[in-house]
Parts: sequence; structure tokens; C-alpha cells
Amino acid sequence: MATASTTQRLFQQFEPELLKKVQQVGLVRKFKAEEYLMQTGQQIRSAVLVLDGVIKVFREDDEGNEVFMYNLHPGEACAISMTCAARQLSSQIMAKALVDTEVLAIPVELMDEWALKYRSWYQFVLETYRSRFEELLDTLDHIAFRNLDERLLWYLKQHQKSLKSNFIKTSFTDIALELNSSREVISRLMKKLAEKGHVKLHKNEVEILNLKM
Amino acid sequence: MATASTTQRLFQQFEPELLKKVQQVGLVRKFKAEEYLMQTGQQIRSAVLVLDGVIKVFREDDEGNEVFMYNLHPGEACAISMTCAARQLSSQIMAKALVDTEVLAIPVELMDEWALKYRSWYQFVLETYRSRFEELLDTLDHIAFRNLDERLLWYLKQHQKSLKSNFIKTSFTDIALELNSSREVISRLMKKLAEKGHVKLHKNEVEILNLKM
DNA sequence: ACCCTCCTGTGATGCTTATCACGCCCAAAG
DNA sequence: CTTTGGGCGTGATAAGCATCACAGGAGGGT
Repeated sequence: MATASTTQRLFQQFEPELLKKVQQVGLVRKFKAEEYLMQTGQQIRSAVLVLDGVIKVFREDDEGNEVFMYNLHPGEACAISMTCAARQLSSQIMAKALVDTEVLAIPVELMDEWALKYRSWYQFVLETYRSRFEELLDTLDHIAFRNLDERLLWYLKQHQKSLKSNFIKTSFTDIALELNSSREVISRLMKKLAEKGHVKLHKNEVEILNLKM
Repeated sequence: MATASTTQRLFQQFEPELLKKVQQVGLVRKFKAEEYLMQTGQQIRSAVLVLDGVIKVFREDDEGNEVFMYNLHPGEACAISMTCAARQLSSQIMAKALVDTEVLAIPVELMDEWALKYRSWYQFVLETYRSRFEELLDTLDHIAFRNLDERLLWYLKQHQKSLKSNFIKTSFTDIALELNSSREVISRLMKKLAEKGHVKLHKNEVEILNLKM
């Protein structure tokens, strides 16, 4: 199957035996762009490894405000899914496919078993945590210290990197939602960025020209 | 020794054999109030379990701004120390004792060994991550969505809980630093809180009367 | 063609918070 | 006693952003 070579490429650090098991028991699940992989309060029964695509992980509060946490890419895993799965807790987060996405779901029971058996799995879990933690701290820094114009730039850079594209097909309204701002403000800031030659604005789409400042 | 009963009480979930090892190899280190346990860029060579006291974990950027992350209490462990130790990385965070504090340092080599050997240790590491992650998310929520007055209340509640005391001996200047605000603003907000009967202001000290709102 | 909806641009206004500029009190040091 | 420095209170001012109000354009459906 196609998954075998993909997993092998993405998870080279796994011991051969572990890799084989991952391929055997991992359940491939596909999601369309914009589809939700996980929603607040949902029970988690498996750890999620990303095979292809991009997953946006974020939080939403009672009033519909959202906090962006980080994006997940192929070869990465969702830290939340790991702990919550391990402890049978419901998640407090949302995960949404930004493009068509493919993940590998590992049943929770095996997580524990593997951790005790395969050093590379344990290391992988730890590394997953470490990276997500770092990313979350980075997000925290930006929200705490940066003004909206810098955060907007950061948003654009993130999407450019995650989607490997200079075209972002998102409405200002959605960008505003993600940055906890308002459409009008984003509109004005985008205009400034366009004037400075960093972006070019199209209908329903932002083209990134040059974000070096 | 005194540590034996303390560790037993705090880490009941550990298997007896693991508990014994923890007591054998754990190095007890004491810190005075206000002392730093860890500073940005410092190499980490052991995981830290808190035995007594309170540790404030936070970040500091180039310009001296700080972001509060969470407080650690007896029975808890520093997630950062765990991953960084495991991967021999330097920390990007600061940790400071809020009161006289006692910790148990576990050499990094044993972390890996125990993870493969003791289910309860692996569970403990996972749980540590999960809790710190949750706390970090909580902090993120507050910074992203709450106004300064609510964040000040949150700050007071945290200290009340962590220090188990209704008296906070901290200058407004320091509180402002922690909340990324300015002394004047804290002064005005405190006055409001005092007028509403939530706190009573003393020289160099805030007395918490009632934070229920 | 027409309507309807979604996306965008722009001015006006006000809230929250940062910053500046003082002056006051108190305590420790000279 | 006087000086000095740290903590505090308070007004004035301004930056950053949210919100409201309104208008125009583009596209899809009927």
C-alpha cells in the first residue's frame, strides 16, 4: 500500500519492528479541507500522526473566540491526542484540516504498550511534546508582546510555510477571527502591507510577495 | 531521612520499587525564596520534582518582558526540564522560587531508563505534560481574551492558591512586570478592587479579602 | 436582469491601556 | 536632621484597537 513508503519516509527514526507495527495497526483516515478532525469536548480514542496535509490546532471559548495554537505537518503528531488518549480524557481543543489531509490513528492501548517497549516511540512522544510546547510558547510570546501588525505578518509567514504557497485563500473576516481582531482592522493593516509591497491583494485571496522586513 | 516520607506522600502513584529508586538517586536541592532555579540558556541535566514550596516558571524576552507560564507545587514536575534534559537542550525559560523551596533532581540518564521500565513513571511524565499544557493554555486564554482587570484578579487568585495565604507581599511594580503592564495602571486597578471590597491595600502588601465576583 | 449574500474599504467614535509628568510618603543611610 | 531612593497616587495625553455605520463590488441563484 501507499502508506508503507510514506510512513517509512516520515518516521525514519522508528525501529523497524515498530515501523511495521505502525503500518499494521495504524488506521488511515482522510479529511477534506476545512473538515474538523476533533472538536471541543470530543472523546479521544487514538493518537494522531499526520501523513499528509496541514492541521490547524486551536482553542475556542464560550463566546466563539478562538486561539490559534499551532499547525501540524506530515511526520508530526498531536500532543493533545496523545495525553488525552492515554488518560481517556476529552479534549479541550479543536483540530481542522487546512487542506486535504491524511492521518494515521493509533489506538490508545498500543501507545502505552509501545512506550514501554520501543525506545524510539517513547522518544517520539517526548519530542512531540517538546515541539508543541515550544510552538505554544512562541504563540504566547506573540500574543503577549506583539502588536497586531506584527502578528498579522506572523500569520502570513506561518501560512506560507505550512501551505508551501504564496497564495492564501482566506477572507479578512476569517483572519480577523484567528487573530482575535476585527475585519476592519485587518483590512486597514493589509492595505498598509500592500502599500509597502509585502503583499498583493486579490479578491478572496492574499498573495505574499515578500515578507522580509 | 525526612525526604522518604515526603516522597512517599507526594508520589503515591509510583510503584514501590520506583519510589525506592527515586529516594535513592534523587538529589535534594534547596532554594531560598526569590532564588532562580533555572535561567534562559542554561543547560539542563536533570528532571525536577517539587517536594516543597512554589516555583514560578516563566519566559523572558530580549527586552526584559516576561510571560508567566505557571506555578509548580509539591508533587508536580517541570515538563520543560524533562524534555530538555532528555534531549540535552538548553532551556528557554526561567524558574524562580517564590518561597523557600525544596526539589528532587533526577539525573537525565535515569529518565529514559525508567520510562521503559516503570509504567507509573511513564504515566507520571505524560501527566506532567498534560497538566503543564493545560495550564499554559489557560494562561494563553487569559492573555488573549481578558482585560487587565480580570487578569489582575486571576493573578491574585493564583497567588492566593499557590502560597496558601491572603497576603501578597509584592510591589505594584513587580505585579505590573508580571502582567506586562505598568505600575500606574495596576495602582488604579487595585484602587478599584479595594473600593469594591475585594482587597485591602497595605504598605508593600496586598491583603485579599474576597475574590468571588 | 434582479436580488441576495459575502467580501471589502473607510470614516467616526470611544474604550483600554501605555506613557509622561508630577508630587507625596516613608525608611534607610549619611 | 537631611538626603536619597523606592513605592505609591493621580492627572493629562496619546497609541492601538474595537465597534458602528454605511457604501460599493463581485458572484451565484432564480
